[in-house]
Amino acid sequence: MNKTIADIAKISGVSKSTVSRYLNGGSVSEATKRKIELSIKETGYTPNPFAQSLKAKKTYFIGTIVPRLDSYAASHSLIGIDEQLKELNFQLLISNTNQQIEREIETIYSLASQKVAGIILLATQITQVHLEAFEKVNIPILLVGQEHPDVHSLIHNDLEAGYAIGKYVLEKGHRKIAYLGVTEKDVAVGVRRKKGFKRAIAEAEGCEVRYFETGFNMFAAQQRVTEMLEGFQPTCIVCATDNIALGALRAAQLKGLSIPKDVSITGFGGYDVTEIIHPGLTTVKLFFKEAGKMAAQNIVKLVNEESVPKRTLSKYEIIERESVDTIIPNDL
Amino acid sequence: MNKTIADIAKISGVSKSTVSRYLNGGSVSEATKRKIELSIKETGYTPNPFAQSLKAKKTYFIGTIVPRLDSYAASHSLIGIDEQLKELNFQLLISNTNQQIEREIETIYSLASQKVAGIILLATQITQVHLEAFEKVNIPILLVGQEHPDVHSLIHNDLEAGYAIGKYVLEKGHRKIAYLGVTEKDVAVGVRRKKGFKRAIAEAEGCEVRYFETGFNMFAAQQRVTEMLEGFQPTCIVCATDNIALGALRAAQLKGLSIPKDVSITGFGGYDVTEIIHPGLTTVKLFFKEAGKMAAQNIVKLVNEESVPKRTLSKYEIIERESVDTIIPNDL
DNA sequence: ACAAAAAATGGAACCGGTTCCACTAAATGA
DNA sequence: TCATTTAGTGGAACCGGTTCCATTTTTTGT
Repeated sequence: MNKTIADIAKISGVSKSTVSRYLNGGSVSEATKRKIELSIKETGYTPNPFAQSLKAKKTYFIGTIVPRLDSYAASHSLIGIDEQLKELNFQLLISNTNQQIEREIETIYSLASQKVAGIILLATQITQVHLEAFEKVNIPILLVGQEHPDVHSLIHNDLEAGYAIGKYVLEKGHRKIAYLGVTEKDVAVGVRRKKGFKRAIAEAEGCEVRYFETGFNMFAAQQRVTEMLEGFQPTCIVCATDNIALGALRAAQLKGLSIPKDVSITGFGGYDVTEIIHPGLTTVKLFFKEAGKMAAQNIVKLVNEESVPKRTLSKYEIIERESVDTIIPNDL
Repeated sequence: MNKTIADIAKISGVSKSTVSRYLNGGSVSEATKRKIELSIKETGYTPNPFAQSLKAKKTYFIGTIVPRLDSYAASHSLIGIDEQLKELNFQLLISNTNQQIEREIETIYSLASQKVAGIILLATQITQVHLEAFEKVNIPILLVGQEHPDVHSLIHNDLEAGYAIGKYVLEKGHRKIAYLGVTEKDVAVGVRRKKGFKRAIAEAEGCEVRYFETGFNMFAAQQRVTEMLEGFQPTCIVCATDNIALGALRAAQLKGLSIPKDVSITGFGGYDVTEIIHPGLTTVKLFFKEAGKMAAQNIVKLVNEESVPKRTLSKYEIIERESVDTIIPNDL
């Protein structure tokens, strides 16, 4: 059924090595070139990639480990990675861990045994076990979304972005603010965004800011905000992700509050749905697809043993919509 | 660096064939088993999958072609496929075509040349060129979401689901209805859902139903509904997808209409965001993840040359939320 | 205790490519 | 024109597994 290089050789009346040379740009006379070209067209021959990889001892697979597939961040990062890898003639291999951190480790080893050329890890947290795995597999690794001094990484500028959204709500006159964050195990989202925000707050005066923690899930966030509103009525709720903001929005609306009149809400991420809901959500847009492209470029460079900065930063942008109101200070 | 089966053989003091037999469950004495086991543990040896596939002339890759990665339907189908394939010891290879239909064809050939064992196609439309490609590559193919008499397929029960949502809004008393559909090139969404809906309408009396067409994008839908509302004020808008419904919702809200008091809206899909928005969207839930699992089972059966029904149906369920009001007929 | 059957093992070929090396034919230079 | 490059080509080994076959070792039955 499927032709091999030997078949092509026989049909063209030359040797295997000549066909191989033709395929890989070695020196072949015009006449033989034409003969080989013809037989390849006729038979629809394509080289067996396993035989190629076996000999070459390298592959053009880049494994990407994602905690989940059904998130805006993951899918858009993947889109960017995929697009760029195609351009660089690499093939993306996606592995979903379903948010189970043990499966992240398993997957690293399993990708290694599949001989991927490099691994991109859309990370949530980096543990000692991760570092061990990185060490053992001895394959280029790129972290996306988290960073660690021992590993190459590409991160969103969470610190600055957190600072920016803090500045933004302060400028809008808010002084009584609730910050809805996540676990500090997640350094990027849980620590750095909050740290940036706090830095902005520290530069203002007379602020009453309370910090709350919730999960990444919007229903959990809705629940958390409902509870919170019992004891604390901020003029603004700053959320560490868009999903949390969506939950907060629903909690406030169900409580009969009008957004942004009664309470302002901001998100973090820039998911499409933040634009379509009513009111539109003011949020910090992160450029996941672009980050994915950069990640792909970096991992390929690492595979090719070119130099890559230990840490690459991806940009952000504040998108102003309707969910934040301007507060007129009392003393005016 | 990376050990081969020959290394293990040497370390254990046996031949390659014995090690291979140990690995694949041939007859090996207890004593040699232990020796080999030990050397494998020591070296951390894993067989080279390329050498294996080369000899075996088959792989454990299942290629899945998706039109886009950033859709609820695609990602949840993929989650199901991935989960089930892992269980069956197959590896998922995802290919994103970015909604370009030519790239679908290219991808079929490219997956074939990568020697995948089977292909799952999350299809939007099946053209003659598709059928040609299926024919040529000579690999088991499974269509998901669309069907064609020549190919195995797994579809959502769009016809019945369309009928069900039609019945549902009729029971709620609606008689002046707008149906927001998509191109008929998409047989499942564009034709079958509408057909089912029409069948329900045909069974009722005194209906004024108008049919509109839009794209899959929520912004396009928003635009379309805004225009529509100029000339037609239905009591209910039935949308062929949740995204369209989201667009309709926003269009109506921006027009100052209250949902569901002034106009009811239904969706199709059961995306998570339909639950979190306000008002919650009444919609037909499709079980993408479960469908994905079934798809994985079916393609593996096809790969193993077991028999599979030409057409498998996935289920649906109407989720009642707040976006549909009950109309009290005038003559009461 | 010995023949026959069963289990265990090693050697060699093979999967489908790539690459090194040797050799021939053509091109170049003096 | 003859020696010397250079381009073009085929043969054989190799990548790391699996499998067939022949041979040796062990087990079984009598």
